[in-house]
Amino acid sequence: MLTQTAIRASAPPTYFAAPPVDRVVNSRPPRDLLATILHLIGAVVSYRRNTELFGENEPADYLYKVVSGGVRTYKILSDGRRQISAFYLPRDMFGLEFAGEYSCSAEAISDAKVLVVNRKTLTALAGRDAEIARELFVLTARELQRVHKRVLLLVKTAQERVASFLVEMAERGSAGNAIELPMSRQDIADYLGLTIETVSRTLTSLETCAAIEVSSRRIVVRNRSALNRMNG
Amino acid sequence: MLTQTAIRASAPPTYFAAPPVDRVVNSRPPRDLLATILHLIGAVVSYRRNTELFGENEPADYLYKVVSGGVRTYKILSDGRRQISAFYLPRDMFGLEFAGEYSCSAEAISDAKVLVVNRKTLTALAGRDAEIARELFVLTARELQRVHKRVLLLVKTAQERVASFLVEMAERGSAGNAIELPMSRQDIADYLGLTIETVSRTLTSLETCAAIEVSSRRIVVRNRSALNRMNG
DNA sequence: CGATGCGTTGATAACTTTCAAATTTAGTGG
DNA sequence: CCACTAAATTTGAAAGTTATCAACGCATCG
Repeated sequence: MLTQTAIRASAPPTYFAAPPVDRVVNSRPPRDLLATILHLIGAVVSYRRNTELFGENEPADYLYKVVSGGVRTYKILSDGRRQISAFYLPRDMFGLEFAGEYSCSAEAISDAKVLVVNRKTLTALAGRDAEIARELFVLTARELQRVHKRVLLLVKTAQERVASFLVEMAERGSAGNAIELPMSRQDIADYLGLTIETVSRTLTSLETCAAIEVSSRRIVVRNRSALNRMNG
Repeated sequence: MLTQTAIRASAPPTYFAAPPVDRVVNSRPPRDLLATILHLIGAVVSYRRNTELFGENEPADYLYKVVSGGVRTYKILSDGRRQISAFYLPRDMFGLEFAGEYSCSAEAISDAKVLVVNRKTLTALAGRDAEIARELFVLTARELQRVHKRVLLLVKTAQERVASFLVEMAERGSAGNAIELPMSRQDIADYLGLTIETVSRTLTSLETCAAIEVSSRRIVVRNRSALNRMNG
C-alpha cells in the first residue's frame, strides 16, 4: 500500500554542532525563542511525497517542525485500517513524545521540507532555560487540545465531520475562503474515520447546497456560516 | 437533565495551610512523591452522585484526585448531545489545565470522595522541585496517550467500541474478570459516541456469544481473548 | 495509446439510530 | 420487609446513515 522505504535511508539527519547556547539563552527572546533555537540546532531535511519520516515504535530521537509541504501521522490498526492522527502544515511541530518511542508513523503528504531537531539537545536546553521548557509544555498542551477537538469531531455525523474539517483547514491555511488541500481524499477519509466515497459524496452535497465550491483539491468556502452550523 | 446545582454551593473547598514543604522536598521520595504531597496540601471533599465538581470555562483553580467513587468529565455539544471525555476512578487525577479555564465539566458518577488541590500551590511546589514538575508532566503525557487511545476507539464499530471499553475497565479495575461498572449505560453511550440502545444491544450480543456475562452493572469477562479480538 | 492513480457516482447491504413499549432495578414510605 | 413509584435498562420494528462493491471519468505518464 505504501512506498516509504526509499527515503528512510536518507533520513538519519545530520544536525549542526552544539549551538551558541549561552548567547541565545541570555538574550531577550526575540519573538519566538523556541522557533529561533530550533532553526539554530536543527537541520532542514527534504522528503518526497509519501515517504516516511519515522515509524511507530522507533526511538523518538528527533523532533520535527514543518517548513514547507505537509506531513501526516498515523497508525495502522490490526485489521489494516489506517487512522490518521493529524496533519501538520508549515510552522507546526510534531514528534513530541514522552515515552522513548514514536506512537505514530509519519509520512510526507506532499514534497516537504522539515526541520529536524535532536531531542536530547533540545531537552538539555530546556533543562537550562525555563522559557524553552515552558514553550515545549505549551506545545504539548496544544497537542492535547487538538486531540480533544478530534474526539469531539469523531462522534459527529459524516456531514459534520467534513464541515468541521473544512473549517479547520480554512482557519489553518488562512488564505481567505480558498482552501488548497494538500492531502488526498483517502487521507481525509482516514482522518475523519469515514470512507473515501462518503467524503466525496459529502463534498458534493455541500457543493449542491451552495456551502462550498469543489474543484479537485481546491475548495472555496461560499457560505461559512452554513458550514459552521453543520459543525454540530 | 442534570441536577448539579445543589453541591456547587458547598464546593469551594478549603485546603490546608502551606505544608511543611522543605521537609518533604528534601527527603527521598517515599514511593510516589506527588501522591504524598497532594495529600498534604489537598483537602478531601465529598460529592454526591450527579453533582458537579466544576463546570466548563470556570477558572481552573484546582486539581483533583479521586479517592473513592468515580467522576466523569464531559462537554455539551451545541445540539445538546453530551460527549463524555473520560471516566476517572480512584487514584486517577484530573483537572490539569493549561489554559486558565476548565475545558470540560466534571460530575460525580457515584458518591465520591475527591482530593482537591489548589493549583497555584502545586505549581509553586513544582517550580521548586523538578521531581514534582516531572510527575505533573508525566500525568499530562498520560492524559495525552489516553485521548489518543480514545480517538482510535471512536473510529471503530459499536461492537469494537464496547469490547474495548470493557477491556479498558477490566484493566483499570483489575478485580480479576469481574467488572463493577460505576457508570450508567447512558454514560457509557456518551463516552463511546453511541446510543444507549446500541450499548445495551451490544452487551446482550456479547453475552449471547459467551464473551461476557451481564447482570446490571456487574459484568464478568468469560472470554477475554474473544473480547480482545473484537477490539479491532 | 494503454496503464495507473485519483476521484466521483450508483446500487445495495450492513450498521446504527430513532421511536415506542416492555421489563427490570433502585429508592421510598408504610 | 413489602408495596409502590421513578429511573434505568432491554427489546422490537422501522427509518436513516454509512460502508461496500462496482463502474465510470479524468487526468498524468511512459
